[in-house]
Amino acid sequence: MKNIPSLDDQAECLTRSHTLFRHLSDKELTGLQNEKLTEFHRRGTVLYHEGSRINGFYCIEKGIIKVYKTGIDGREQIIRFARKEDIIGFRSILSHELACTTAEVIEDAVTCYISGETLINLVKNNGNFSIELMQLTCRELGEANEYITDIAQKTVRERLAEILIHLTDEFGLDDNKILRITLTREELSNIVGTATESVIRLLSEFKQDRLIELSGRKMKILNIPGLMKVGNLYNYK
Amino acid sequence: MKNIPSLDDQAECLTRSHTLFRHLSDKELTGLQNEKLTEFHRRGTVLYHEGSRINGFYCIEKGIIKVYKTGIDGREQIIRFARKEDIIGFRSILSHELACTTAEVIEDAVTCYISGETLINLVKNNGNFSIELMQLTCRELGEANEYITDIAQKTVRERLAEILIHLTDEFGLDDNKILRITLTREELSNIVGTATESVIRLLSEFKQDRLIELSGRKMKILNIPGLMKVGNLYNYK
DNA sequence: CGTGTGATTGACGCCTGTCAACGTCTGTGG
DNA sequence: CCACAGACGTTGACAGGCGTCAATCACACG
Repeated sequence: MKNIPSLDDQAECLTRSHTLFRHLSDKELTGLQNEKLTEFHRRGTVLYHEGSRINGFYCIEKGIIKVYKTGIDGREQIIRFARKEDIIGFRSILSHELACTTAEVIEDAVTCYISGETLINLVKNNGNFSIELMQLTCRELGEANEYITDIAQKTVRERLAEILIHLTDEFGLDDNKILRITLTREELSNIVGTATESVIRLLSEFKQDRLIELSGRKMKILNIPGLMKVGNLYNYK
Repeated sequence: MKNIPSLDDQAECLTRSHTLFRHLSDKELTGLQNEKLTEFHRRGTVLYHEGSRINGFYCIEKGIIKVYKTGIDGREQIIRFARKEDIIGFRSILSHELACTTAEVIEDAVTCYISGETLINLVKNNGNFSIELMQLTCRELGEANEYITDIAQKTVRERLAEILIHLTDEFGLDDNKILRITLTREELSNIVGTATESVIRLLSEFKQDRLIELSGRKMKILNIPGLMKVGNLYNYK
């Protein structure tokens, strides 16, 4: 959790190559560079808890963060994952609300932290930055609406197939077609919104149907069009 | 659909009493007043369709609009309702995407239309407006996340009870405790994400349990705490 | 080697979606 | 004024998807 000096220099996230920051002036950019607090977080670390006050936002430099809400009986509902170049925590700052989600590291991560005050100043003073951030937020909102529709209308089987496709898109496959994100069965069930046992049963059905291959938590994606068919994703991308 | 001059003068939505516009300068405000196109829309009118390009946004002056996505088999999923002072359509403008929802009038409405260009100029040039709009968007995003969790984790029965509570909060009850929004059974099912028949059955169970009373589409809310209990809404408001 | 977490499998039953039939109400046209 | 169509609401029957509970296995770690 402590600030490691050498990390600050390596961190590349707050530069113009990042869409969000491309319209910043030199001054604004160096301001961010000087202010930023680069941290390394091990798997399992919680960046912030649902219900807590957040005073800044995180830009992910490396690793994977899962963002979830806690629902009935403490059951977690994963809302999204954040990875390189994604930013998290800004929502609560801008809406002046407490954090509505918990952010937990699931793959060792490096993040840059910037204060909320700085963010608000940027929004107020740099119109183009404002537009970029607004775009980001609006896209997220569009995705959330999409997700609502899917979850409300699709069966668990369809949703699971869809999630596998989304994960493939977002994190990609390695040379052996193995998904570049590792999730427990329980985490998968907390994305889909179902019981762990159901995920296990459906995954082995997918395996029987030669759509995927399993070896522990490693998942090999064999047949993307097949999965899309199961997930009812006809006009996707 | 045509512009009725007298309406323009009555319309009050683009004023400083509206939170979103409270930081506008006199000049910006009169600009909006001059530009705005006030329209009356009868029930059933569609303001814009999913997948179409939107060139401006609507501020609702009066009436109710349902905002929905079209999912599997053309089944509609209602995302939210917009009423007095709500604005719709700005998301697509800011994210430079096609409309991801359809907006349909379900109670005769009066709206003010403002071009997207004007909106973007305001965001770019007025930092405080920018912040207000960002807050709005971020709140919506927070609500969407909430909704995702509910829909993924709750049973249809719980969700229906919850929706009734939400509708009560948003639209209120008249002197006879009758909900101030009228929906068909099918529309209710399209919010909850279930079959029409299920809604009908659950509603009559709620009626038997003295939680509500029904007479056609009019719904009397008898026992709010009871509904909250059914909907698992312990720490709500 | 004991302990704990995660994965798997089976049994069981309820919630909920689907299909079908029928009732109700409203508006339209002859 | 009546017949009819069409949209909406209601009820019943039925099957199956999926959640829950319980037992067992696999694996990592101190």
